[in-house]
Amino acid sequence: MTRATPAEDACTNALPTAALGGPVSHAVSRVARLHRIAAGKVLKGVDLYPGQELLMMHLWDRGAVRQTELIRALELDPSTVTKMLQRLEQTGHVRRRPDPADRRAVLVEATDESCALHTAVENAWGSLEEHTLAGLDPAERTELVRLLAKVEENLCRETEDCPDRRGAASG
Amino acid sequence: MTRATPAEDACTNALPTAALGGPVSHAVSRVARLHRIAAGKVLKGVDLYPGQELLMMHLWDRGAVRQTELIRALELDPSTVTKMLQRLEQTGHVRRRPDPADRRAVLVEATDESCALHTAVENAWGSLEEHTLAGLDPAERTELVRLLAKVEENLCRETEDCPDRRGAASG
DNA sequence: ACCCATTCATTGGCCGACCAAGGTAAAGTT
DNA sequence: AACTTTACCTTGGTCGGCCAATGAATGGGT
Repeated sequence: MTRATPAEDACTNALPTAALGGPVSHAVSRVARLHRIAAGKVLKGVDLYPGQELLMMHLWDRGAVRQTELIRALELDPSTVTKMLQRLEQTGHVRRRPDPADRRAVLVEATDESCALHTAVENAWGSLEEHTLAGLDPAERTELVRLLAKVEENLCRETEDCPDRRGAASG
Repeated sequence: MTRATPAEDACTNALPTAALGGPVSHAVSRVARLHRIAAGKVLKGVDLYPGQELLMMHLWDRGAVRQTELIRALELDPSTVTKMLQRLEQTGHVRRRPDPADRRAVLVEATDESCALHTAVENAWGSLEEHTLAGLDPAERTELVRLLAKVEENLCRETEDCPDRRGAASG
């Protein structure tokens, strides 16, 4: 009866093999899922689905950009971005127009109405962050960020999904 | 030139607002996504999609169970599990039969062929975990697990998605 | 000028995951 | 026994994500 991690204990008090064989992997999945749900709730008030807010934030930051830049910034699949934009366009958050300088490219920008959400979204993210980190003191927060960055580095490396990795890693 | 976190620096060397307003939230999304991709690659060899392996592991652990137990153990939406099982059934990893003791319930179990994958999947998870944690010393790993558990607790609490939360939390 | 490789974006198909709504069967109430 | 609530699962729809394949325009090489 080691009463190990609280989360598993709550359910069946028998740790799934998954948790034994890969505690961090397991934790990452679970945290990500819960975080996504929490984000969904917070974003419901601003008529956005989780994931879309990052795209909008980038637009609010940088104005009219072409899709490629969004793909690179968000590190998503092109098709994902296309579909997100189609939906965001339909909900009126985004406008697309052909790039006059390059006839195969498309320029994307946030609509004026969407800019009204800007503050709300940032507040939402702020409270989400605070909620996520409740009970962690500053040192713990810093450490968590540092460790997550390291993990991201690891996953990024072999995944080879980060296109432009010049060895800037250091402690 | 502060050369802050390596990951952002690689892309545009301008931190998105999202990273400023919620560094951990941002990191969690990114790590989760990369982790999922990595899992997908590792699982490709065993004919499973990321997410399915957890379900299978539970089945291998516990034998024939009813769907409700899977839902509780994996903490997923019922409909999600239903659809996963339909696909797993079609690919021959899983078998379903009505529960004789309860005519609305269904018993699920892993097929014999799927059991051949058992070891492969655990190895896959092991290597995924190792890949994720490469370069972190034991103390860092422990700390990461601890912090993630704390975050999970936080997110779990308000999300109220963990059904059976008796306060078993402690260091 | 021509051809070929690259880049930009889209489509279609798939999976995990959610919610909402529905149908059936088992428990609980009166 | 009849009624109501609860539990179990399914269906249909939506979104974020991926991959593979496609079409259109740009750009480099010869």
